[in-house]
Amino acid sequence: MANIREIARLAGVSVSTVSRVLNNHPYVSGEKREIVLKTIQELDYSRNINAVHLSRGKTNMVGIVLPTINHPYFSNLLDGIAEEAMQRNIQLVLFQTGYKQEKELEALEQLRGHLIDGLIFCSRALSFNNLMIYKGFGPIVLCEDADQKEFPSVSIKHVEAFNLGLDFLISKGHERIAICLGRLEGTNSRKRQEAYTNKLEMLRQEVHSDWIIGDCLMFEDGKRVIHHFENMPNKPSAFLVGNDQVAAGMITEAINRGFSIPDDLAICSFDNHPVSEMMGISTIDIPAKQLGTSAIQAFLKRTADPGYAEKIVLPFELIVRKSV
Amino acid sequence: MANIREIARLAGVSVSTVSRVLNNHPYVSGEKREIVLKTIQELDYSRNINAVHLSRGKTNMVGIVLPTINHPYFSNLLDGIAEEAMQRNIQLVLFQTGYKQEKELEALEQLRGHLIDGLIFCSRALSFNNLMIYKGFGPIVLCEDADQKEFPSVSIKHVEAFNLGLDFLISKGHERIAICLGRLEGTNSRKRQEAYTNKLEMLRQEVHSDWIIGDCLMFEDGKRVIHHFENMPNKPSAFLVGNDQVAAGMITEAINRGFSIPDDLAICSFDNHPVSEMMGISTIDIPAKQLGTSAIQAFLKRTADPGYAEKIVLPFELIVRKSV
DNA sequence: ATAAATTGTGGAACGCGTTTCAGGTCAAGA
DNA sequence: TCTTGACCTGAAACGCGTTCCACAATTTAT
Repeated sequence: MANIREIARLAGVSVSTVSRVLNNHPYVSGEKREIVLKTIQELDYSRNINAVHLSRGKTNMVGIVLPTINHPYFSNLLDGIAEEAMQRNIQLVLFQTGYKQEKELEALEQLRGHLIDGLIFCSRALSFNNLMIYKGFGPIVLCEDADQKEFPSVSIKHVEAFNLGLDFLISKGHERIAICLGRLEGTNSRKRQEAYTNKLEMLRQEVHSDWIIGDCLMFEDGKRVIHHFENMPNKPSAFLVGNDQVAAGMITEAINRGFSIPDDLAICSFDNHPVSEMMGISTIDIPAKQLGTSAIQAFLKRTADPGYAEKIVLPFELIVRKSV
Repeated sequence: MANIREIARLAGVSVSTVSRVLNNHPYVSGEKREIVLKTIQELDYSRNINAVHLSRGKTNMVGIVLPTINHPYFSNLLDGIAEEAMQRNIQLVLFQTGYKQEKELEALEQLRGHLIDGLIFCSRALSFNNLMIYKGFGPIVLCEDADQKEFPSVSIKHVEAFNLGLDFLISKGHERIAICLGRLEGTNSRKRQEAYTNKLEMLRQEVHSDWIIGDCLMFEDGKRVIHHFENMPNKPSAFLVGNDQVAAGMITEAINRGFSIPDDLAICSFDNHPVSEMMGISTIDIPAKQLGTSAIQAFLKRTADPGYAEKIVLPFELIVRKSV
């Protein structure tokens, strides 16, 4: 396969002239431009993009770090990212890490090695200090509500949203409230647990450790929660659930086991996934796709201004349905 | 930021020696290896991955072409691809094309330009002839059941699966059957429409053109179908639906409008998404994640053997629930 | 003792495209 | 008429890492 030097040789021009034609630069005569284009076509020439990236020092590629694609929040977020990226001719390199820190570090190493121009962390297991090490290697955008001023971020106020859910359940007369979260380990998860503990204390309610359930990501996890619920000595009367899929699993299994929603068990969740409308679930609408769009915009702003570190916070909204 | 020449100069060795150390090659003395590693650490050196890709002539990156992420079949497929890729240290470059042919061509141009080592088409709008033009530029895997022997493919027999759905509805006494598809344009869609038309003719049933509904991808589309159904002069008694989300939307809206499932309207769909269990939908289980895994394996086989063009066909299974 | 193989190292070509700098010609402005 | 700017083109440096080939020393096998 031909390279630029061969094209130049056969067209009888210099490598610079060929490069000018390839890049639509001015100051190339019409005659020379045509003969170069003709030669390119005849040899079916296509330039090596690795060489272009190397010599330009930029790739127009952005890395996306997420734990899993197969989760409605992440697939919505990725959808927003991907659509905005397509509009801006940005290519996406996917890093599905499963929250493995060494995989997240690999993504950061790719940023350091100039394969990608920036990174968007949809969620992360790596510590903030680890991220700080890589701050100078290119724009890093965090899709999280964290107390930090080093990186631009896009998020909703998860703790406030969580409190809204708790307050809504309380306003409906529930005081014995359990929670289901995707994970118990992250900064945000710990904050939610704190918020939950604080609210129960306000209600003078005992905090039951078995009313804080982790590892709830999908529908099947929701079913498992109901098995757990059945065997609780002290049963809650309501659940605040991390996402609609889990809530739907819980409702499906609860009904199968003769419980009545919301009489025996009220359920409020997050996302406003279509399944929540299907199942009549009260939910807090999280604009994940719009978060994704904003993440790409934040990446571009940071690229233009390395000091840019705005925290973009999008609103959320409670949607009341039958499950509470 | 330092480059390999500077590392070599400061370590007092040649560029070759530094490269041997970076790549863990033999034939470097212990003494020289240590001084190179020390210099690398002192200067916080990291090599430019574009240069590595350029000089090696391979990137270990695979492009994934899909119309949208936010569709259960595609997100499941991508999940399978991503997990297998992570296992094999393959990086994924995402091309969310929205079925725009120019976007699909961009992905093929990236293959031709050596940015990626191969391409996996989850679905496509481009013609087969267009793909053939790019055949020699690297492995291309198709996630489709097409009559072709040029590219390896992974698929299920969609037309057989479709016929299974139709036969199931017929076995339950339905003859007035309508269909909902994601698209009406693709090769596979046309084959399904043909299969549908043939089956209705066997039943001596008239084919109503308004019983073939396209553009059904998500839950909202399903709701729209029910509006359409209400206004049909000749109503079908059953629907075979392209995916569970659409079916769920239909069921939700049908019940809201006072119809009874399956008495007034029987619904059978595809995928075996959790929502189908939630809603009690009879569905044909499509192993999308496994298709994804097989797609990466096919890519690797084709890389090793450019003549490899096996058609991998995975099984499907009817799961009977209440909606029929 | 000699030949062959292994070990160790460096120079420079190779992978390929962009950009800078220099030189020449022609046109426009002062 | 002279100066400056625009236009056109090419050589070579630059972006950066891998690999091949050559040479020398040491070890192993005959």
